[in-house]
Amino acid sequence: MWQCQEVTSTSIAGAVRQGSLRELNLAVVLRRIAAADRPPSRAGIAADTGLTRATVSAVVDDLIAGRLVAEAEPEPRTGAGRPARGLVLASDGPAGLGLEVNVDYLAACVVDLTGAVRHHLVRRADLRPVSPADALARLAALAAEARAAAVRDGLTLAGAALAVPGLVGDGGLVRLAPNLGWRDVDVPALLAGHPLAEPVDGVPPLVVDNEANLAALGELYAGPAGPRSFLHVTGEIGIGAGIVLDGSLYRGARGWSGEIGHFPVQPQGRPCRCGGQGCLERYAGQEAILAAAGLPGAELPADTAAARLADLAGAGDAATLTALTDAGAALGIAVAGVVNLLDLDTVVLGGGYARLAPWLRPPVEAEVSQRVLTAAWAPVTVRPAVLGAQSAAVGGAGSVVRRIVDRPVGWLARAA
Amino acid sequence: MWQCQEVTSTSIAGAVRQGSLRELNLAVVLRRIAAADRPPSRAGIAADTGLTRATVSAVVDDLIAGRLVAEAEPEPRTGAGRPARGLVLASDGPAGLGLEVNVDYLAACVVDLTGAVRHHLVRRADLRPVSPADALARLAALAAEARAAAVRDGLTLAGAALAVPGLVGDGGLVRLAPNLGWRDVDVPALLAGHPLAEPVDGVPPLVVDNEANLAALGELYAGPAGPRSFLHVTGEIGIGAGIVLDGSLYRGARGWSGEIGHFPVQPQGRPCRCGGQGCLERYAGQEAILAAAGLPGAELPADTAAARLADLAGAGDAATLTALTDAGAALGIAVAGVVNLLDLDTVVLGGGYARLAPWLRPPVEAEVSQRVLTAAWAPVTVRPAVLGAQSAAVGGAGSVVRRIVDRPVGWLARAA
DNA sequence: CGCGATTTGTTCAGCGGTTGAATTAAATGG
DNA sequence: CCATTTAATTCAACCGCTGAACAAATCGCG
Repeated sequence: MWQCQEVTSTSIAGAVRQGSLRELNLAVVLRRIAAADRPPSRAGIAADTGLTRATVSAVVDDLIAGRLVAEAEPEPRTGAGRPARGLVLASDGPAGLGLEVNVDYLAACVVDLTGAVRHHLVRRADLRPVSPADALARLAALAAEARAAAVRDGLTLAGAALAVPGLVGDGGLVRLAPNLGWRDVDVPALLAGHPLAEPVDGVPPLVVDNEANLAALGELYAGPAGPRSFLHVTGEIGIGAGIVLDGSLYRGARGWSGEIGHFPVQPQGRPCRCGGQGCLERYAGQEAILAAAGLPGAELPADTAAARLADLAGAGDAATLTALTDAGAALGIAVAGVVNLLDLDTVVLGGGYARLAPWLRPPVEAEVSQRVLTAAWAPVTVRPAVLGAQSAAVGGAGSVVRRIVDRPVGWLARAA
Repeated sequence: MWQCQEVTSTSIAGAVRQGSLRELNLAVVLRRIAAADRPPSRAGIAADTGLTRATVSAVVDDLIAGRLVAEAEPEPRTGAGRPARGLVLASDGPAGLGLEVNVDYLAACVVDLTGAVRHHLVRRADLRPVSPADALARLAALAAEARAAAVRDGLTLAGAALAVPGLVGDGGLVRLAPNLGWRDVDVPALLAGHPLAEPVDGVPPLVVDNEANLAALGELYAGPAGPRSFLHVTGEIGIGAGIVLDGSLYRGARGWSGEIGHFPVQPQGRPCRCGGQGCLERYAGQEAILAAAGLPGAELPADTAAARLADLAGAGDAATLTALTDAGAALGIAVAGVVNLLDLDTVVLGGGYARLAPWLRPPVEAEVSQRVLTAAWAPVTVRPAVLGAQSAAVGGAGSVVRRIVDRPVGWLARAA
């Protein structure tokens, strides 16, 4: 007994024309190679997918010609027969550029097709007093540096993604980034003239997205392949969440999903700047934690705050430990509500929370196990982000190369 | 609900074979016909999809031969040229059977391909004292009755979906339906021998799903076509939610999404049977509303309770009005949290709430507009379910025919 | 009423891409 | 060294889309 409720996303999109066949199979084979944990052979892919070996060979030829796939060393033998030639994603083909503007740093990183972070540049600076135009100019300089490094490696940048801590609208317009002090900042316009903003074949090379979204994607790509569902909570001054459902990021009806910072953890509690009361942000946001720990946190940049709290907690400071436990409990209430609603099996603590996970995790887990209905027979994992606090830039770069893996024909057409 | 690996793998890893081309285009054309508001012509479909008129004609021939599509009367012409022959979904082909077991009634309905409810049978009875085996036997009798009525109409039942108010696990196992008093009820086993449980071509004719999920699907199918995202809240003794994201139901990592009843609206509030505190159910569940209204509601069946409350509220009973306002406020807190998280533009009040919507809506909207960050520039609609309280059975039947529209090859292969 | 214009739907040769079997390649084992 | 086994390629066949030509049906205009 089984059921198939949903539709394949490919067929929703539109008609399947003659040429779509090869287009789709290029993606199928490339995804297979990307998802495999060991370099698969053509024959293995054929057996797995149901395609014939002839077709797989033809498709792989195209992929190799387009520098998306390379042949690896033959695997250690297992039995008789001609040895398979392993296929791996090319590490000298297209790469993605990930950028991030945050309160206290700029970052740029280069990720190749295999998902390896080839370069990672960070410039620490307090960007709150800096104008958006100025901040973006500095970012462009950093991006140029990263691009040069990529080119030296023989890589071709296929696009870039910029993470910002705020709400992003259509066309790369940053509607509101409260902690940066940005409002209605038109990123492409401010970058005009820079290569980042010059369309290639009509495809804009830069996409702007919410930091929490890209960080969640980073965790998705860093983990095992396959559809997974999890919540990635980014704890900074505000609290954002990236929601990955069945292996893809859920952005919401208008692209503004993930506003977990205003989850009501204490409905008649402290008033919040959003107009509501008792929002999570007022209990587990950075300012709230610093205040509870007795730290004059007003001037601490975001990342430093987490480091400072971690140091104090590690040293056994009672006020800090209490503050973190309370924050974790508030976070746990919100997380439990989300898990009940979405039936997730994993919650990732990212951003500043990644560093504070040792102290936040127990209270979060306590609330979850108490409040989540199905927790008894379906455990929920709470863990820190594997990419740590800087996963947004990596995730952004990953999203660029992921797009190529998902639709290689776009890259092949450009390369030809 | 259990996982559907077949479909996710079709879009993620499924190879596109030679025959898949026709398979996919059958679905594309059929969906186009289903989604159109006026009977489209072959030429129109070709223009819309990008397929050739020749291809569309060939595909349509297959669909007509399989009794999925019929030719309608030519539309009144407006210009020159040969008049188009309009295509509509067949109303005498396959149909879906929707079943529901609830606390105080059994229901069965037949929905044809066009989405029309052709038959709808309801048997009111308090099923709490009845054993699961007995209840399912009565349901099977009702199903047989509905099937006979469908056959008299020349319809062929292509499958059935059963809605239950509880958590459903793999293989149609009802793990827990608290208000029915069911625990680990193996529905297919108890229906053994009945035609409902006999597989046809290896496809089980019956799927079991959560009531709230199917009700949400009913609302999805009843509304305009196209991807939409909304939350469908079913208010009974417990409170469930069906989550539709981008036009498809989200079931969660294990199929247990939608447990909004235990959303913490008052974290230090009333203890709940789930072990948590201050859960929504304790403030906006039927029992809580009845108690607040001063009604000895213990013996009232679910549907009657909503009717009773609506009558009292309509008559201006002060205690009832206060109870509904308070319940609406609690519900609004939860809904606001969900909308913040998922960025939904619509919230549907279903189940018992559908009838109480006139009184629940204002407080819900008040909380939403106060607590939802983006409410200012992106309004959230709160409205009652168009299908009313019985949308689960209709939604279940709709899901059966929808599956055929989404993958017509399955039906065509069986019909041939 | 007749004829061209116009749009719909069908027919048919052509072709891209998959298919399946045969063939070649490369290694193991007796 | 040769049979066996597995991997990858080659090639004729075939399926289903494509594009253009053709037939069908109606309107507009004289």
